[in-house]
Amino acid sequence: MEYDFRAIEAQWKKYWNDNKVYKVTNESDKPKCYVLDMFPYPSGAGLHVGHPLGYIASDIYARYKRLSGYNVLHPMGFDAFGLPAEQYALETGQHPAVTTEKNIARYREQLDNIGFCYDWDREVRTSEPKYYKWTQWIFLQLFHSWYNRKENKAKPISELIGIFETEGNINHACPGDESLQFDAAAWKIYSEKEKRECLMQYRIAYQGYAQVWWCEALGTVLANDEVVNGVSERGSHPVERKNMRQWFLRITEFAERLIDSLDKLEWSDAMKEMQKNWIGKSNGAEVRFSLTAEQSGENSITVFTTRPDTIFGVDFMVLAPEHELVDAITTADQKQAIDEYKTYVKTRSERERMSEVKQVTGCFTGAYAIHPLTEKQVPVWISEYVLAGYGTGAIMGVPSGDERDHAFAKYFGIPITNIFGDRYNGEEAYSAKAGTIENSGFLNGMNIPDATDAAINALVKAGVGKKKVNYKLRDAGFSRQRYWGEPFPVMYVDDIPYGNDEPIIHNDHKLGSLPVELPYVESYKPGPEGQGPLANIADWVTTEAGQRETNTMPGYAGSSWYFLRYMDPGNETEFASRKATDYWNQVDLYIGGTEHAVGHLLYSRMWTKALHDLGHIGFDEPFKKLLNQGMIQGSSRFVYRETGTKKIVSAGLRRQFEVDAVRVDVSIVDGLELDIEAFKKWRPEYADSEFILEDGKYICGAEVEKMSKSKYNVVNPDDIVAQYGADTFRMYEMFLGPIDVSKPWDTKGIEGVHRFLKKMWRLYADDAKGWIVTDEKATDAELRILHKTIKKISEDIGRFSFNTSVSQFMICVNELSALGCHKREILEPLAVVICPFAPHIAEELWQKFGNNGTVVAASYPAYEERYVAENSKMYPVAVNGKTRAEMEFALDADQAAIEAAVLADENIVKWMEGKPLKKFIYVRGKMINVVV
RNA sequence: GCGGGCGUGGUGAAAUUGGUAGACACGCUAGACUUAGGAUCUAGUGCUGCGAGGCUUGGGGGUUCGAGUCCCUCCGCCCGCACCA
Repeated sequence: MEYDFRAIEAQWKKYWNDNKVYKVTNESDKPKCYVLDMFPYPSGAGLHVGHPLGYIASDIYARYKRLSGYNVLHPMGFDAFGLPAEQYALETGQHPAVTTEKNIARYREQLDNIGFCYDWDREVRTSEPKYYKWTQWIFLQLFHSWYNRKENKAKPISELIGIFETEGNINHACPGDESLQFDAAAWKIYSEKEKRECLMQYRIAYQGYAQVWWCEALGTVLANDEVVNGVSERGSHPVERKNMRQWFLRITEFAERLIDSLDKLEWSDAMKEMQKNWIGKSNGAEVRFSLTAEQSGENSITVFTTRPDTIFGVDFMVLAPEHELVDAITTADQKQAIDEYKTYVKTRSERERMSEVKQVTGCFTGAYAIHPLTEKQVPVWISEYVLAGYGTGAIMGVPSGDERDHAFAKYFGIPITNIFGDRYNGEEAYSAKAGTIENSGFLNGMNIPDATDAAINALVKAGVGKKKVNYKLRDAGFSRQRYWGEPFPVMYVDDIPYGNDEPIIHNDHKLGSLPVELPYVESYKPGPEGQGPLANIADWVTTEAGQRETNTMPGYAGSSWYFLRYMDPGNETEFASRKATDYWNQVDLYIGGTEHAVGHLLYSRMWTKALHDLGHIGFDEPFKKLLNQGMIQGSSRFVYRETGTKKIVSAGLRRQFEVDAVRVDVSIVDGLELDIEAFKKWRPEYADSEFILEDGKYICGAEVEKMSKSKYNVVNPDDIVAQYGADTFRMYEMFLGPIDVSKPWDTKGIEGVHRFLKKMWRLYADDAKGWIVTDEKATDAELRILHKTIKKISEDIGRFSFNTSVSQFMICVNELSALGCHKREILEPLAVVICPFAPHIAEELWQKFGNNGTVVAASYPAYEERYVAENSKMYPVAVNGKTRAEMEFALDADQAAIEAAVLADENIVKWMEGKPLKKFIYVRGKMINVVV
């Protein structure tokens, strides 16, 4: 009876599927465990061996938890809306729904091939109306709410209207426009339009204006990554910034909480750090500088600074070239220079600004600002090093304390005020945050924290500044001028946007119900004026109630809450019942790649907080533990062609020729040996190649790089599964190394794991004799091996060290084979222990033991210390730290007895070379060291 | 530049709390069985030396009876952010 993995795996896959073995219920007495994978975008290329790495790890964890008595939710679905499908539709005319469906079917087939324990009855697809109905519903909840900074939570907008009616906005500063102030009387006489516009400035999902990349030639708006080197990626057409009305999510209101609650998450430090950097909190002050009377009128410049303590060191001001005040304050004789500089800045792509070496540029506006404390006049400049999108788009230049300001002042010959005494040497800014402030009026002699407080107090007292926390985080753009995404449940009446669930839309027209289905289109061409394709469908856009919103939602809309839908996927009246979300609660383990470090994870956290604040779910963080899997890199193969000839030279001989390295498909190379016949057929140009061999073989060169189609190094899991089986594939992926580290794929190495499974099979069955398991009593040695393995595997799974688990299985099988063990007492529990890793073979063996039902329902065997406990140990005995002998002692032996025995040992005596004993170190259970 | 991580045989790696460095595999070498081997099994395999032994975890230094592990310093690689005020 051979290990016929093909027959075994096919049989059990069918059994699991037919009997819905992995179906999970929301009703259980068992403790719950939620194990989640980041769901994939189903691309046309299918899965390669790198993709399932995390899925295998989570599957092992889920199966282990299930064997350990948990009710485990382990679902899978598809992030099915997205740009590539739409792009493909534009090129081929095939509807994205059709290609997406096809790609999902292929993904599903590939996933099933690997033997995952997903409950497919819970599958979600973000592009299906029954799913995006609830994405739209959540959008409406965000639209109908505002962020109450006093209570630090999202609240219904109706509450805010009540507040406005009694007290205006006096206690609730407007996040969209800090200068907006009105009282109850003013609110009451606002028109409907004015009221709605005001509320819009508070809503969590709101409309504002933002710049997008507009491409005239393509007639469409482009995503950031579709713009390369300042031109469109497709066709290299010129692009320009265009201001468009867009939807946003007011994630900045959540910034503080998004930082604070990172503390309670079990995420890697790197991941938490990335989130913190992205949010980019900095403490400082906002300071208002008025301008001299001549050219300014009422204008003033507000800056943000993290160093208010350096206020006396201000020698100039810099505005971003895009700053709205630039034109107003520029003097007549500087106007031409400023216009020229602004034109120059427009030609600078972001890429240029990033990659170019530091070079100081800028232009004087002719205007002067008045220092709020000293009344000194300082010149106002513009420069590209000040970014419009950060802080207030304006800075105060403190050359003695900031490197960039210093370079700027030096370059343009602006006199530098020293506020650091000897620590500023005139050559380099003193930017360290240590020592005292000098030459600064009332701040003289203060250390930095004290000076910061004193400066802010003085600015507040003078009415020109305040303490301020600034965030790098921007509100999230939530509009896309695209077809293949969720339509907004929004209509415009008199150009005022209303949610479809509001009475004005809902009452008379029955248009309020969700979902707003994505209409079928014949053409995916963009609409007029940079609008999306939906704008072309006039009779969809225009309804009895109003004009529909023609933007669609971005890719992250559906993925920001999908983990909630899995809990209650069939629910037609709610996004998920409170009962279901209370039961499953947070995701206990979330596995995915680091590419979603900020986007997806930040948005999901925000949506969870908002839904929590509004009372829809009982937790405010979605993912308790996050594990990032490393990438599996490709191992490319090269052949070497002598330049300009048809000679293909083997790697070992290539130095003797002048050669070009050419990538060759890894599927026609065995290890490093090229299949010459297959190579000749691979490309017609190689059919008549001449080969220069070494030892009769053609040896390829190798290099580790990213796995990708263009490098011919993609390995398809289907091929590996066909050749070695899913169990071998699963274990080999884990055996490659730690889950969170990137490592290259090596198809050759899989043989070792495959041999291991065959060797394990031979413990249970013999090729000739068939099933050979006996009921003999196990020996102590056999029980020790088993229990050591039980212990090691559960410890390893607990710390996600799956590679060492696979090693332990190999050690276990090697040792049992050496002992000739074929005993049920050992082998039946072993089949359960390996089930999370190799479920098919485990299932087959379990059934052959005569068990009814599936091994999935078995219990992970209990570890018993008594089988593993030893009462003596072979100690390494060192002299001066170098191991010189091994001696066995009882674990409870006392030091005196050991010392006597060791010092009497002739080998030890020899190494002591007659020197006197200085110290005798004995660490029980570890080692012995004799110091002379 | 800032932040995070990493560096161990020919290769993937192990060493969980400072306690025998290189487990477990791949590859390689030799052998057994075989019509055959890309099956299976046995032995060997960090470097060096005939040997006893010596050396060895990117380089240098330190703490310690003892360091891959802790500290300092330098070098190299990877990831993230980047004229961030």
